[in-house]
Amino acid sequence: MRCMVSGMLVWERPEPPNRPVPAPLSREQIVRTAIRLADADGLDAVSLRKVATALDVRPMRLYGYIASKEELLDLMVDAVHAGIRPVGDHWREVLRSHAEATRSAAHEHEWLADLLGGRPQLGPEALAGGETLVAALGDIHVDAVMPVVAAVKAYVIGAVRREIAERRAERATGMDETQWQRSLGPYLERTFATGRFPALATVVRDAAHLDADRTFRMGLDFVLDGIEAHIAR
Amino acid sequence: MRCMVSGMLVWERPEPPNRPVPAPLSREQIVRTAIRLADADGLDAVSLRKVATALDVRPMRLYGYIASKEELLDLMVDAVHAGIRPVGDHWREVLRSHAEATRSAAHEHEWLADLLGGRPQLGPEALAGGETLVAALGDIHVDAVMPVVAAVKAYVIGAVRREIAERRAERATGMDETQWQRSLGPYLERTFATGRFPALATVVRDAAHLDADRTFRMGLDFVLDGIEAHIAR
DNA sequence: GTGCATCTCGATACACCGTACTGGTCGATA
DNA sequence: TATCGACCAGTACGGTGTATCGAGATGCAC
Repeated sequence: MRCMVSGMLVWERPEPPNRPVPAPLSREQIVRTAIRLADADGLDAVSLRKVATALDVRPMRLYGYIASKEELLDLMVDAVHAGIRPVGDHWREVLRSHAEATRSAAHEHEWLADLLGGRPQLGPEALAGGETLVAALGDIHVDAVMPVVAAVKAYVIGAVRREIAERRAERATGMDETQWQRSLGPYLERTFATGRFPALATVVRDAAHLDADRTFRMGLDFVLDGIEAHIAR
Repeated sequence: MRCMVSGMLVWERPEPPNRPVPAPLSREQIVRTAIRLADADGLDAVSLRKVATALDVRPMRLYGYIASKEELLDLMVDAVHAGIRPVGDHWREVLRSHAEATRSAAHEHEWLADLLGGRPQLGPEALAGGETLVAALGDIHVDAVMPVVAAVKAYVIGAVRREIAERRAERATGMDETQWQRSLGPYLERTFATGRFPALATVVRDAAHLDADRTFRMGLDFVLDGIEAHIAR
């Protein structure tokens, strides 16, 4: 009566398909796959099932390497941080380069905008980036270092989120800037036509429109100038 | 043969349960309910089913008022914007008050941090806030108004997200600051003990730790000071 | 007034999600 | 070799957003 599975005797049961070497797996492989999926189709395309399928593995297998989906997202973010290494000598150079590198990463991995600032970044790569940053801020009074770093990071997170959000909205309505203007334009046009937002309407219509690059750098300059003033004081 | 439903004759069919006046509904009611749920148990507690249940209505009924869940979230954010009205005379006052009001709103509705910056805010309340803001920036050159507003908003979004994220992390590990220190402390302690992040370790150990309020205001001052310098130039 | 076409609306159903549970398998130990 | 224990992963559960489509209501032509 032993050796029975679901009522079939050994004789009728097919051999286990020669035990295909259980696909070797690693956290790094899982994370890389998840990032690939997210890059291709956004964060919504990252589900444990899809990642598992892409790795030719059953979903529950992943729980040997991560405890929850949230952990996977944390790992993805930290993996991207590996590519964000500020460079430069002067504190201002370093902070600016960190900001630009973060923005570039978000351009390459738009899903990063959804995750940035969502959870504290304590992974090794993020900490390493922070180390580089802090190390380059030796000139600054020790009590001011964290607030300065926090301010720059906060600005970058918000600016990148806004930029990516706008980019997506453009893409969603039509595809290029022409379509965007045709689709959002009319809405704002109608809204402004109500006369309820005169100041806003004036600025939107009359002011020069900076592109995303210039807008980002201008805001960043505000922050850095403010920091510089504080340091000099 | 008329008046038949699923093969039952009139006699066997129970009367329709005296047609309870279909619960009156409105977008505002739906949004208010969703906000109540989110306030109580976070954004995850907001599902169309739960909102519908709370309103004693079937889920699909909601689609008469909104086209998708995303629209509901947009409406929630805009509803909160109704409470964010900057005040003051000088441009600096106004920007600061907008920043503080946004932060307060996020303290009252933590889920706001998850949504801020995630999509362009074009709802009437958000636009009204923008109008007030822009109107108060008359002193500033028209071409600089949008970049200035964008910079402040970007900083606020990032700072609030970081703050709420940290607050949640604290709450998740134990409950109060004591627990937090016991739980994260050891992790950072061990990590720093590796000697891989000397500068970071020094700053974290030696620097004065600002509370959330001071950190937020300090960063905000950087931004505003930078803007002031730009205007004066 | 009556029969029919039309429209509206919401219940049902689908495809998918994260992950708790637990049965089965396998390795180590006595 | 027999038994026990640990561990792995398949099954299954309770949930999600929303497409579909049939039933009921409504308005209209005669």
